[in-house]
This record gives sequence, structure tokens and C-alpha cells, in this order.
Amino acid sequence: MRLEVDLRSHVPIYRQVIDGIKEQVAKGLLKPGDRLPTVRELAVELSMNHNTVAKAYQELERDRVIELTRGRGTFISSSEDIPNLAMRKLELREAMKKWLVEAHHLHLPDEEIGSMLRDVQIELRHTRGDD
Amino acid sequence: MRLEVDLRSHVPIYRQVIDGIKEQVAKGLLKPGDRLPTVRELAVELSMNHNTVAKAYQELERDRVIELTRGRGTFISSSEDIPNLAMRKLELREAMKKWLVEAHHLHLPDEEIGSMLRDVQIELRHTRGDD
Amino acid sequence: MRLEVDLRSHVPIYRQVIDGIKEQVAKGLLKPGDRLPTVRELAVELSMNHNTVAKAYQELERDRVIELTRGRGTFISSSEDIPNLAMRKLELREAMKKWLVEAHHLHLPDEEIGSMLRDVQIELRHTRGDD
Amino acid sequence: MRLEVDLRSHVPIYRQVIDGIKEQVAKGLLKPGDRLPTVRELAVELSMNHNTVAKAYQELERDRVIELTRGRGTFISSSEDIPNLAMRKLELREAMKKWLVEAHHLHLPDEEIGSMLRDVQIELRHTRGDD
DNA sequence: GTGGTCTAGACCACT
DNA sequence: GTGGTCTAGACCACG
Repeated sequence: MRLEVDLRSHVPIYRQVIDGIKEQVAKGLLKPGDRLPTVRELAVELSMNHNTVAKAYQELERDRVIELTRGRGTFISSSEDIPNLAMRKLELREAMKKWLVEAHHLHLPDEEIGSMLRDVQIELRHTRGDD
Repeated sequence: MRLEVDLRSHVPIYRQVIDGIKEQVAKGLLKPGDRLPTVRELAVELSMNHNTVAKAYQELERDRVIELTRGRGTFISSSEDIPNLAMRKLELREAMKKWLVEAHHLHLPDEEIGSMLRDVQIELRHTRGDD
Repeated sequence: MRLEVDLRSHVPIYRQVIDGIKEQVAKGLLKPGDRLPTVRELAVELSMNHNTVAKAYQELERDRVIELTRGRGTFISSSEDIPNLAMRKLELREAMKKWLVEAHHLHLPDEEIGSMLRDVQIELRHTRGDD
Repeated sequence: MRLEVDLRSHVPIYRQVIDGIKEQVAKGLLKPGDRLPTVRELAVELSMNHNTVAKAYQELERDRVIELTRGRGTFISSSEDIPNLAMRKLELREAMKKWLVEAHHLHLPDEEIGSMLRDVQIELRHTRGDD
């Protein structure tokens, strides 16, 4: 499950787990139907409490990224519907504004922002292998 | 000092103050040499604890966005050097990655990402008046 | 036995089986004396563990919806007596209160609640063919 | 805070807390802007762990019923927007269907359904005092 | 003093 | 053996 968790970070651990799994889905390393480790397996693997993993899994389920079933396990969702789409698009715009403001303070020219963005897109796609 | 602070947001208030001021600098509404309200003035204006404003000012000074001079006041910095440039570029890249991962989960096509980028850039520049 | 079971739902599978059969009885698709598949047949048909189906049948028998007779099979009950009637009416009232509270939080006006309720009644009756 | 929690019920405690608070809001006993007890106060009052109350509060915040702010407290929300409205309406319809199926199995005539509906609506409104 | 997170360890319902 | 819930008790960031 190659998840990196930084205990010193101020980002909550369960949040890092969520982000890591979402990233792997975006990269195509995890595909619909794939089974995730059990809550307790992943907890041991990442040396954390199972409640922390469970919290991450529950939020991922709310976002329809995964499907949790008692007694059966956890799977990457194939669901197409996206909860709260409109609100999340607004939040995405706000997030973009924040990093463009930061880029301005770093004196980054637009071309460098564009190329950095393309770089990261390629990094995400590369693993996916569909560029 | 038109700063909008949302108490309902989970983003800490001092962070919202920092982001708000950085955004106004990026937009050109605040220029090098401009004087900022004192900690206590701004605290009253935004109806918040002055410790909160002080914390925001301290972080802005650390980032060389503003300059605090005892007795004279607080001014937008004209300094050209950017502390921790390399590290902050890495963080920017990470922020972009997170953003793109979220965009993927919202099924945002590349064109929409591009147009959103141009939109927000224009929004930031518009106030600045240098497009 | 057109039963729809959603593994993603947090409603236990045996509960979904119970509700599905009760719904078919309410719709008149299953009538007193009709024979149900055996536990194992239904388990195969719905691709689930036979323990799960057995648990559903047991609860249905407790509620006198079906009758299990060893060796002969399982039939929709023609019994008129309703176990725990008083208690179940109280529970029904509680359930109604819960969805009225939810309706309030969705800002649904009373007329919409009423029309939604009539809609569902018609949906149930329609299959029954006695409107 | 007159919340009744039944430890013997199979409904999770945090869920009972959520439902209880939603009911009080629907009844008008809690109004926008009203302050709720702190997580720890309510935990003591209801003799449960503060984590359980926190979980309830967090879900209530996700549904925009309340607003949580670190260091300030918890308040009934005045927000008008309802997350996931469409999906929740569908769930409400499903709840009604289940309810009507159960009512059929209890041989409840339509008139009794209607009168029960009015009864419960009045019970909810009565405390609110706007009938 | 507020809510947020985390751990350790327990018990339960479901498959 | 799966996930879900709960308690007890700790520490942290925020205002």
C-alpha cells in the first residue's frame, strides 16, 4: 500500500491516509473493484491505531471513493456519482486562488506555473499510463 | 482593510488573516510601503482577539511580506528576498498535486482546469489593473 | 424472487431480504399460501451465504409473515394475528417522527410531504392492482 | 438539553444524540444562534465519553445543523443551504416506503395513517408554537 | 477552556 | 475475521 505518513506534520494522520489513497486512485494504482487492506492490517502496516484508519476509510466512503462492507472488506468504488459536486468545485477554485497567490509571492512567472502544473499532471498520469 | 473572515470555516482565523493580506498584496491592493493598521486596530475592526492578529502579523513578517518597526508601525515590505524559496516551491508543487488529485476525483476535464486557471489569474490581475 | 440487495448499503443484508419480502407481500406480488424458495435456493440466487437468508426467514417467521414447515417448505402466512402489535405501532410512530424531523431539515413543506406519501402509497398499490 | 439515550438500543449512541438534537431543532426548542453545551459538558451530562459526543457534533456539522468552532463553542446553524438535498430526498422516499410496508403488515387503515401523521406533525409543531 | 486527534483496548453485529 | 462503536485518558492547536 506504499503510503507515506509524516507524524511530525500538522496534517492529521487520518487526513494523510485519505489523501494518499485518493492519490493512488488518481494515479490508477488503485482501480475500481480493487480490495484495500483491512482496517487492522493497514493500521499495523502504518503503525497506527485501527480507529485512525477506520476514520480515514469512513471519510473515503462518504466521498464515494471506496465501499465499506461489514464482514466482507473494503473496495475501491466504481460509483460514478460525486457527492456535493457544486460545493467542492467552489472549494477547488478557492484552493487554486490560494496557491496562485502563493506563487505570486514566490515571484513565479505564469509560464513557470503552467509548466509546473503540466509536470505534476504528467507525474500523475505517468503511473496511470494513459497519456 | 476589507478582510473577510469566516468563523465557520475550519481554517484558523489567524491563517485567514494571513491569506487575506497576501491576497491583497498579490492583487496589488496593498503595495510596498503601504501602512497596515496596528494589531489592535485590526483586531477591533475584525472583532477578534488581538493575539490572533498578532500571530498573523508575526508569520507575515517571517515571510517578509510585512515589516514591523517598533514605534513606527507596520508596512508592506519592499524586500525582494524570499525566505525558504526552495522549500516553498516544493510545498507549492505538493499543493498542486493535491489539487489535481481532487480535480480528478471530481472528473474535471483538463480544459476546465485550464479555463479555471485563466479565470482565477484574471481575477487576481483584474484588481491589479495590469492585464 | 426479484429481490434487490445493495451490498454497499449499510443496511444489513439479512435486513434487506426481510424488507424486500415484506414489500412484495405489501404489493401483493406474494400472497398467502405462495411458496418461497428454500433458504439454500435463495442464497444461491442472491449469491449470499445461506446463514444470511436463514436469519431473514427466522425473523419473518417471528413476525408471522411466513410459515416454515419442516420438510414441506416455506409459505407466505395466511395468519391474521400480528405479534407485538401495540409495541410495533409505537415503533411506527417513532419512525414517522424521525422522517418528519428529517423532512423539516430538508425544508419540505407539509404539502410536499403529503404528496410524497401519496405517491409512494400509489406505487405500492399499483402493483397490487386494487386502487 | 433533555436528550434521552437508550444504551440498550441497537442504534449507536452518537446516532441517538444526532437524532435528539435534530428533533429539538425541528421542534424549535433549539434556534439558530443558540449555543449547545460543550462536547465535554454534554458527555458528562449524558454519562458518555466526550469522543462520542464529538462524533455526533461532527456529523451534525456536516449536515449544517450546527457550527463548530475551536475555542469558541458550538452553535445552531443559521445556514440555509442543505448538503446532498437530492440524495436525501430519495432516502426520505425510501424511508416512507419502508414505513408504509410496515404499516400494511400491521393492517393499519389509511385513515389511521393520516391521523397518525397529523398527530406527529402537531407534536412537533406544538413545542414550536407556530401552528 | 474550546474542539480535534490519537492510542490502547474492549465488545458487538454481520458475513 | 470484517467493520462499527465505545471508553478512558492523553496531548495539541486555537482563541
